[in-house]
Amino acid sequence: MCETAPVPASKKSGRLLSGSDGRPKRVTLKVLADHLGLSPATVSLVINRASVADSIPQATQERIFAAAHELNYRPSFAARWARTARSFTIGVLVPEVSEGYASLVMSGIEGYLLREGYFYLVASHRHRDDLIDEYPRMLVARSVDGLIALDTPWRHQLPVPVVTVSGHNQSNGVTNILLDHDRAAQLALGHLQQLGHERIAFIKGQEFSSDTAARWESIVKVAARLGLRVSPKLTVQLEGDLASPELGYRVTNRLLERKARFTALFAFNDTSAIGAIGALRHHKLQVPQDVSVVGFDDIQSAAFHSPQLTTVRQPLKKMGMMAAEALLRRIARPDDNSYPRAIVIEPELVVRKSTARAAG
Amino acid sequence: MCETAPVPASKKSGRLLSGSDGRPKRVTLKVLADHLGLSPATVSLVINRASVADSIPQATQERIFAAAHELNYRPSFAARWARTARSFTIGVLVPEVSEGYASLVMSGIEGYLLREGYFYLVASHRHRDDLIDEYPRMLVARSVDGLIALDTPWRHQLPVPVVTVSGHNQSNGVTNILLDHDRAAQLALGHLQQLGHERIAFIKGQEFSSDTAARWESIVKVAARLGLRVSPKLTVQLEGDLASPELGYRVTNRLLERKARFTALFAFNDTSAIGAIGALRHHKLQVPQDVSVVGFDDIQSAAFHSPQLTTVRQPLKKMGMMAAEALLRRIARPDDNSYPRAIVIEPELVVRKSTARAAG
DNA sequence: AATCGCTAGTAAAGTGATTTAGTAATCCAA
DNA sequence: TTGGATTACTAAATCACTTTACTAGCGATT
Repeated sequence: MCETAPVPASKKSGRLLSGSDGRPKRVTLKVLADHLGLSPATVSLVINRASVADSIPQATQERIFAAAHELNYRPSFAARWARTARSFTIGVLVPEVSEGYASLVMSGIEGYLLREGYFYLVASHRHRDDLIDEYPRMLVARSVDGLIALDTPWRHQLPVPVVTVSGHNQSNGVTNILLDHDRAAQLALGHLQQLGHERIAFIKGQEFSSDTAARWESIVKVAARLGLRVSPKLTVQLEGDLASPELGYRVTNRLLERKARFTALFAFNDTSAIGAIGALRHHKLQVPQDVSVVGFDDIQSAAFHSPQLTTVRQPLKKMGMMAAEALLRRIARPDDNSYPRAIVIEPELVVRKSTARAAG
Repeated sequence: MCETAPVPASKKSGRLLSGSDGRPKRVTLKVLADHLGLSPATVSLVINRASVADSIPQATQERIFAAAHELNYRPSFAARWARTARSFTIGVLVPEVSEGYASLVMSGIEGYLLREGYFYLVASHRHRDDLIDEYPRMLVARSVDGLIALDTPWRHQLPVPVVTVSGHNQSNGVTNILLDHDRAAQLALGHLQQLGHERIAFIKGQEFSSDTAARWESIVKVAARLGLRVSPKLTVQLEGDLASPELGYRVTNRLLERKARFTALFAFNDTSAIGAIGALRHHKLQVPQDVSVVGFDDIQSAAFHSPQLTTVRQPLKKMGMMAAEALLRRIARPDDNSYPRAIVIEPELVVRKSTARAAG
């Protein structure tokens, strides 16, 4: 018989079981305090390493930490927020959780956040105006400490710090992370000009994409400086909010139907560049022999497309990281009004196989 | 002069301003109740449409809703959780966010969740064992109502419902969403056999990927049934946790160095298939004339790669949706133990241009 | 002996909700 | 006229924690 056999430690203390159903019951601060014969206040102070707890002897502190560990005590974030209004959670607003742009930036955001003990909530608005209005409010209602918005027009005033990536706006209280579009245009157009291209076609971004206008202005400006023509006949614009090469395919077909000749194409992003190459090929045009194509972003598939895509690299992961860093810095000093309004990032030209010397 | 111009409505009533600093002050239940001359209890009951509130006259209810709207009242989630232990938030654990696979499933999860008023926290473990252990606990500490894990081995017992996608495990309390791998193997191998292929090479998934084992077993089983040889000399395995075609490129090079002849290649996923095509091309082998290649997943780039990729489609978005649906159903009935342990999804063969009749 | 300062804590008030139990007022039927 | 039911609410407890203010006890100093 085993009547005196000790109850296994794991059953006795690894978890407190609620009387009947055997489901694990939360170990709360009170439970822990009772277990220790101390008050919840003392335990809370020690666990949060409050300076008031300096006077509590090492021995007791160790006893508390040991018990917390033994009972597997996890403070309830919800309860903590109720008092402190700090949730260690931020909101991330994206157009959509796609393969390319958004997920790379998110990956950068995440890397930084998790290291700092933050988590993030995601919401994607699919360019719907009502959702762009509603989600930030809902996220604030969930007491996020701050917000990062990707490629989203911003017209809100929120009671928390906001960082936008490629936001292009002058709202109050917003830090903008953006690419140096002049430099980007210079890199791409300079490269094409060096290869002898003079008739260059352009795919503009969708109207709703917040980068579209700035990028286009830079292109027009830089083209003028370089003495290159930007012809409306050689310009098309993406339409539709699908994040698929299909969009680039469609507009390039439309471009080709116009019968205007061009030897190079500068696309709004890699995804549309890939679609464009499909359309060119469909019209029996070889890339890069007949037409050189330059993409934008440098998403993963760019390097492995065939031909490998020459593209203007946006350091998307880094931009995500910097967004997270800027946001946390602002959260840490809510009353410091000297935060940067804009952080500009340098693009980089990645020359691969989709561009070549202009024919004839 | 505009001295008498009315204050815009949004400034007057959209927000209560705290006396001095002008920053918006939260509208709490108490503020709202004071404004209405009612008790917080009444307002809370009406707003939550509790059945106790049936006795409260329509007129009052409307007055409450009108005021809530006018003052832009948003209940504090944090405070609500302290009482109810329901956060309307779930956790999503992924290997990494930047990948085609994860972002498609997440997109499906999100579509369903947001419609139901849930948000989700994301954490990516990058296959690190310590993080696979730690993140679920941290998410639970943040009082998520449930957890979805993608492509992650699961060994936990959590106090909340868990749904895994491609998890392959028998843990208690877990609902598995998984693909019918037998059918997938049948589709791919049947297709290749019909095209006259007999010597087929295989790229297995990484050791850590939870789909690897199940998929391989199915391939071996189905190949036997079809009378196809699965030769170790024609089998390679992905290594490294990079989600890039690079991995497929490397192992295919190694495969080609072995000098064993094959006319078709079945890759573990589209990403590695794209890398494999790069390697084949590098060895002057044409796809599909010399070697047919079949991918897996049908990520977006599959359709726009050149040649367009023949692949076994996993309906990833749908799998994400079903995961979310299954999870919310379990959250709604925490004591119902009859939830499904597994939900099997049918794959689909998408024939494009990377497969062709075997060369003589 | 009175005061001071230190130690090792604790009591209690918040945080913004939810929820149960209760109550005052009115109405209706026996 | 009394009792019960209904109506329209409210008081107060509760959730799990944080944080400020306070105290009891004790040795040391003046």
